[in-house]
Amino acid sequence: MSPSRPMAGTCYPPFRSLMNSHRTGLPGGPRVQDLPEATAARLPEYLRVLQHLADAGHETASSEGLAAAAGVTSAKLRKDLSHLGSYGTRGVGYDIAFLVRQIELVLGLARLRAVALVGIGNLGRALAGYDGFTNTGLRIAALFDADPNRIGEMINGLPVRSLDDLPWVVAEEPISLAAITTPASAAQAVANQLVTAGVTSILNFAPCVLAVPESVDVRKVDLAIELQILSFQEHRRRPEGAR
Amino acid sequence: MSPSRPMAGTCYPPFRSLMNSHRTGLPGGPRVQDLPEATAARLPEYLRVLQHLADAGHETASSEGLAAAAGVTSAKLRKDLSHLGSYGTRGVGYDIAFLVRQIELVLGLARLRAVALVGIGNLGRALAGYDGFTNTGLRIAALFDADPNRIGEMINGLPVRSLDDLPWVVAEEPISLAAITTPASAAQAVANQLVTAGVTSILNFAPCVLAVPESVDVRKVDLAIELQILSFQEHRRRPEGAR
DNA sequence: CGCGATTTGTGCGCCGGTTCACAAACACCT
DNA sequence: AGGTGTTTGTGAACCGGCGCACAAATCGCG
Repeated sequence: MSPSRPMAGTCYPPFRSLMNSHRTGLPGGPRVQDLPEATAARLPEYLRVLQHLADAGHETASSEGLAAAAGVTSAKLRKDLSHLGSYGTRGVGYDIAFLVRQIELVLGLARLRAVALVGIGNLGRALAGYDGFTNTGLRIAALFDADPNRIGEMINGLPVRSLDDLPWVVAEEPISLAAITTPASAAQAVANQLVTAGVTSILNFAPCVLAVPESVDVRKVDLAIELQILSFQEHRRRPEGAR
Repeated sequence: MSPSRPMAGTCYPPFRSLMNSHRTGLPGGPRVQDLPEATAARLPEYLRVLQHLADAGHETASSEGLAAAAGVTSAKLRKDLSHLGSYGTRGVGYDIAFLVRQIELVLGLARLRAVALVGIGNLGRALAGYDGFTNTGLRIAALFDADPNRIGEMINGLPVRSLDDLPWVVAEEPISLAAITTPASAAQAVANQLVTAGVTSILNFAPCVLAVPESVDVRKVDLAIELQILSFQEHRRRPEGAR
């Protein structure tokens, strides 16, 4: 799923349920190890929907309702949730608060996770000030840039730091996630520095392919490419500007 | 130019054209209709790599080299390109300039495509000023916002317009693609307005699920969710904070 | 002109993911 | 307590995409 690397790695290791047998009615913990990739990618969306419903005062929700709100089919949602364990009551639905907790646990968001942001241009500033991180279990914890003129500037209560500070800041927080919002020309060098500093997961917004060690996970978000894909779909359905 | 290859441009190999030459407004062109989804999603990345190589003065490239640069396996790249037709010369590789032209054609980027941007907050500004759109066949053509205070403001040479102007601006350009960078609370209303104005493809940056007619295509980019997915992978590989 | 080196194009088996359809489980009502 | 209606959980078939491996095609060279 990560387009920037041949998805050869990350097969599911065969160490399965050590202590949790297949049907523990109560916590004991979901089996994170053998969760399908596609399911994991949808959990954050479910989480958001569930939190939204919780805020609205609901206590339970059916797979049908949840699926509609999350933009998937009910069967898919049920199978996804079933991978977490048999939470949910037949004839009734799912306990929202409980499910929220479970998904947060699986996603590793039980405790707030610190994120570093490298490259404080337009996009970096937008991300630093992005208000969509509330309730996501994530928090932008440090900003970095290579340009001396930007260093020291305060954005949203955080100072822009020199890249030289990266190692000790990463170690201190500690930080394991980072987002790269530099120009493409700088992205690979920044990635290298992040990796040596100990960051193990990178979200790359720069329009280029990053080379990283096998142990580091990279996801790529490319704004131009997303639009180009849309352009293709458009072109496919309406070959000439028929409208 | 590659020796012994017909000039790129209006000359198309007639091999498969008789099998299904339907629906492409262009004689013998690539069969856009039955192009696998996954392949189409990778074409923009290939396109970028190819343009990069072309700028560097290269004229041909092997599947091995291209694949490495694009972060995929060579077999996958070859199969992807084979869906466009049998361009490429065995024992030699692919003609870069020709391939660029073909992919642009398939993606519908032969002519510059106009994109509308709705919601001129931090993220919207970043996108409006984003320099990664050069050579993508896309151009931000109009900016819209609901806030009267922002209307008239110039960003990157473009004025911020009122949403009321949307219908005639969309019709005039014309515009079929739009990106939504409003808060989640406004996104659905904006989407509705876009659809009625005639926009048929939407890139949604707001953290919510949009409901649109069947005929409209929506892609979603959610910054928080991307990070949450990374968090999961991280959590899976390093269950307890190996921090 | 033929031979070896190189690289494309693709048939095939495999695998993860999606969908369908239904039995099992539970709540509620009488 | 038992019957009824609702909703979950999941087995099984299906589908699309991926990687392997190799034949086919082309080039360069002696």
